[in-house]
Amino acid sequence: MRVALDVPLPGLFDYRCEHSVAVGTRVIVPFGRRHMIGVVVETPAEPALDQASIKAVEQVLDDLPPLPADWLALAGFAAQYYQRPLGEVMLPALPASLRKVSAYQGPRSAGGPVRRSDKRRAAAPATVASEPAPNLNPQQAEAVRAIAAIQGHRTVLLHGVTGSGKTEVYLHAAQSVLERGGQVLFLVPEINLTPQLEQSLRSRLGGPEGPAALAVLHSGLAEGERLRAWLHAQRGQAQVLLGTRLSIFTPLPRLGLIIVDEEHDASYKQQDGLRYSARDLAVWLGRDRGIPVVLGSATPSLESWYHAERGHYLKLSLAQRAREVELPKIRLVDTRRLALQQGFSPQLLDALGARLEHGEQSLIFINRRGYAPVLSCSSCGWISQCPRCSAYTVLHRASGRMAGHRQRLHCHHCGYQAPPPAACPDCGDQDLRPMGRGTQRVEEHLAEFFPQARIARIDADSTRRKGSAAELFAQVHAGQIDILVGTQMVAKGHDFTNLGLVGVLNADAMLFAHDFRAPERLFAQLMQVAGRAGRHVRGGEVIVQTDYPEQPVYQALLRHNYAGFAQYSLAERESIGLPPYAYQALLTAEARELAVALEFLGRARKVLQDLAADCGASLALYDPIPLRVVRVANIERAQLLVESRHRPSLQACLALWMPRLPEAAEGMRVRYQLEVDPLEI
DNA sequence: AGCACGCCGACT
DNA sequence: GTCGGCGTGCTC
Repeated sequence: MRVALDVPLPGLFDYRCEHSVAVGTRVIVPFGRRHMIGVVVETPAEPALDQASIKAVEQVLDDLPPLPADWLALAGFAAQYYQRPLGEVMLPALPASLRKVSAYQGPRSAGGPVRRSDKRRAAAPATVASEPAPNLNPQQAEAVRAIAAIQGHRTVLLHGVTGSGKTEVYLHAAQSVLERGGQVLFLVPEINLTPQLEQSLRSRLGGPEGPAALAVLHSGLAEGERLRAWLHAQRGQAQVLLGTRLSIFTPLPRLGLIIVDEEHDASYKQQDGLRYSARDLAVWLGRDRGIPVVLGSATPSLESWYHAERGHYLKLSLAQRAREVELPKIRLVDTRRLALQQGFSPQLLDALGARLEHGEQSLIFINRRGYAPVLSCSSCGWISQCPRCSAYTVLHRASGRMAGHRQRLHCHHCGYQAPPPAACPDCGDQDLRPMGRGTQRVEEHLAEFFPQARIARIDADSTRRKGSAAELFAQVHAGQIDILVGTQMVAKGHDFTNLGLVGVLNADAMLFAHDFRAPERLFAQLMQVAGRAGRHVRGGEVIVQTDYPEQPVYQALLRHNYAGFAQYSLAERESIGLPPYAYQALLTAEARELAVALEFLGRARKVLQDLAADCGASLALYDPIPLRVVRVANIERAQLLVESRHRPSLQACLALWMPRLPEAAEGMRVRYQLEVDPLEI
């Protein structure tokens, strides 16, 4: 039999076994000096290897029924598409206790916890108050009808502005699948940000026999909880599986609908190991299972918008806000000729003052944590730098009650920390100054401008302690905070009922990121953060400070015009041949010295060039280039971008290329990884 | 990736 | 004398 194992080696491994074993069965096999759990994926009559080097299976695991064929097909597709060994897809997709020999405790272990949890779960629904379903507006009703009318597979792009009631459409679509006995897979970017959604699913879905059984799956769960949810779903007991990207790999025997909320969100892309996009796999899975897939967003990815415009996806729009509150008014403040006070325009300060007077809350959004992005010498221009990375260190004010105003330099790339020097290491001058502003410094300035205001800061630093994010958000919701300062953490999900004003500082920094998706991400992020304003308060307002108000992204934002922005951006992408008009793959190399990484990529490029010529595929191969932050923790990195207008050609070439990379790395101390459909280049 | 083997420096 | 540094080689 041929077994998939979680090792970074291409291909499968042959083993002997006395009795016949079904494909999809887990087995314990000897591998080198180790014992590993693998998945049987083929049972060919003849092994591909000579008999002598084949070992026997040690144990056939029968604690679970074999993994189903459709699950194996999804894993197989992902392995092929993302160019990784099958075992590296299949095994990490299973809960640890199902893939680790050390955790395996015999056939009863997997059965026990679920029965216990069923008892607990059976009692839970009584405590959940049933919410009445609000009436659908005509657009919502039309969307629900259109989704219900789908026979077999169709991907739907549900484009709905913030507050237009996409969730209501999801709930109706899910309910009708549940009534036919199907299961629903509901993907969200981050589970912690959607307690309200979980609450709605629990209280609203179900029938006369009671609420629908809901399983929740995300990486923050303890192993036992994760196993329980996975088994619940795999046995068909859970009717709804709500989870983050990893949930896409859960077997769901009666899957009838997949919903991907906030489909544009980068969290759907795994950034290490198997670099899959759960959204893209959801579309593939929907097609494979012959069921509808609903992608929802206020700011769809340009890829999804493109497919919808071309008619590949069914486009459904929710243009009006469900509740009778108008969209927030967006103002661009041109900061080029303004005298700013500590980075604040007079317009923003006035607006903050006015909201304070009215007892309304405000949010200052700045996507930069810490006190100041750099510490600099005022006489010679020295700038604080990480000794291990090609990056500046960020000045932080130490946290904790006893820390006072002590400051430290932090590297955001490698975690290096050091106290700031007393004098400039280059010229000895003692006048070292923080340059620029991060959330901590903004918080400090706001306290000076508005001494009477209650100010809170929410960023990765202030929420490091487990549960502190929830605490801070609870204070905001309880009205104990007047001004909230935060990074993108505050942009997602939260429905602030008394928030009237959003101020955006330093938005331009996101435009300068020289990634071609920067404007798209900026637009999505600003729309999202703008959506926090005036959800319940009348006269909601957003003030964006910028040096480039004429930029198309800001002009589109001003008019809440996603469609216009998408049309403009797609035309631009088409004219220069970027995704979605081209398909990309990125080979990244790491070595002690940049020259080694570049040399490897140069050789790899040559190999690919020859391969493409041989099979007549037209690929665009760029020159290997150092990453923008070339050195991180003393490792230097470079990348090679490969592009094609024709996805199958790219796929075919990558499959031929991968096995030839070891020869390109011959004699070099270099590590490399390939990313298909990279989000950042 | 693990986990071996293997061949050179500083310790009881 | 050996404890241990990490180079390199293999795993059905």
